[in-house]
Amino acid sequence: MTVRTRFAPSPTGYLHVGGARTALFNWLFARKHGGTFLLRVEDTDEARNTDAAKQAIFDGLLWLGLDWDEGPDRGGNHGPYFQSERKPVYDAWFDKLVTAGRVYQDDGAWRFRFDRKQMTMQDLVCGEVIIDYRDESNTPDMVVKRSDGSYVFHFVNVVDDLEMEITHVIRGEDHLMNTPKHLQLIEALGGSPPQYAHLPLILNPDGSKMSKRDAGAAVDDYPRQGFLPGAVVNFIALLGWSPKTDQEIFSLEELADRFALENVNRAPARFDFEKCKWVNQQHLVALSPGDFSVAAEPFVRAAGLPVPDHFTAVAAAVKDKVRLLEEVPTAVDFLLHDAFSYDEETVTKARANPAVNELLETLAQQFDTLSDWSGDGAKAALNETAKTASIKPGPLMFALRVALSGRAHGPDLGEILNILGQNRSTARVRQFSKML
RNA sequence: GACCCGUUCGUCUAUCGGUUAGGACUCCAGAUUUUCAUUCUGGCAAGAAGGGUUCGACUCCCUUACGGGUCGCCA
Repeated sequence: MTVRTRFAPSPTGYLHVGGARTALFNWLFARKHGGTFLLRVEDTDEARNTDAAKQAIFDGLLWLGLDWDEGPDRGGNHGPYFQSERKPVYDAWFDKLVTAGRVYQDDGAWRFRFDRKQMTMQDLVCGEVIIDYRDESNTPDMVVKRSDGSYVFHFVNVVDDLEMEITHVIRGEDHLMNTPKHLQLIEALGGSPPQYAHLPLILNPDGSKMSKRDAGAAVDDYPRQGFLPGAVVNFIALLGWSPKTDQEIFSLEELADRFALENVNRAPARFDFEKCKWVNQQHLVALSPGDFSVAAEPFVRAAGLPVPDHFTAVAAAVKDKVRLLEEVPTAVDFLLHDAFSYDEETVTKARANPAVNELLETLAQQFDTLSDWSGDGAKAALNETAKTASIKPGPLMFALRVALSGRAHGPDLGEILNILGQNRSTARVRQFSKML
């Protein structure tokens, strides 16, 4: 049996991290077992569907790297993949229910008559779950076809899973109580049920339900802030699933390799944005300087900063220091143009030592005389200058950093000197000397 | 309210009947460093409560509490 999983979003809003994780687990499970992952759009609610939402979901999945084997823009033998285009299919299956005498009319709508018995299901995550359908007050017969002739979610969802030969339904825990309904429908339709796995939901840091406007909820916010798709996927995979090792940083391929539904937790997990950023940092560190540069460039351009030929070197100087790509522009602006600003507090701190202040012009002159400029050479000149004046090189180093960057922290001083070059470095030292 | 799922450091988790209950994020301290950061080392911090079962329970059972989910002609 070939594994076939699906992600079936309804295009009524943006892709939510919860939905993204559901899609991810379906994708991972399919990849792990050499199966097929398909995307089906449940657009039966015409009033709430929008093209923008549909596009946002596609874009979000693609950005995360969760490509589908069958579905919109990709085709397949089980289409169409938009429920709005499948009316004839549903009509045919609905007739089976009528023929079998399992539906009856009520106010113009058609209700499905449940078999009044105890329902037992084997959930791949929750284990055995028993729900008693003998109690009619708790489980009233459900509407499957509305009075306007359209079909409700439960019906189309089940029919499509049958038609598309879905073997494993991996979905949010909010569907757990729907499962016996689906099982009954499948039974009445004469189909064989897929295996189910219900994922616990993702909660806010305070334990409340995560909704659209909560931080971290919308997937399209992540690329804007400078998260790498691999990092987001890595982080949400660890929310409710454990690889059973101490390793925390994984590529999509590694995740697919290790994924197992048995290792999905039963308890809902809270979303920790701090850790999500840490994971992103780990992925940024793992990038090559070239790849990091390519990823960072759009953020620098968006900030209105110039992008020179040697931008890769500039980006590399801060690669291991940022957690989000959106931090890059402010981290490198002094390396890209002369119009950067000096941090007042830091300047005051740098001015504290008069002996150092007096040496700045001397240092500039030393820089002038260097015939073969390099960060190391410049540092050596600084050490010489300090030694001659009988002061420690440390404070002078700090003053130099402030003169060059306007702030107290940043990349290695040698790297800064290399990137800035002799003329710019010397000019900044001189300018800073005059500021004092 | 009824029904279902759950409950290990603040958070994500490992351990699945016998462990000093392990790792990671955060936080704190120390080291390194030209300052900050990074990095490294160390530290703080947990089995919801009460009953069983057992030689022995975080691990199994029951009860309570708490959290989440579901009870639509939404999906």
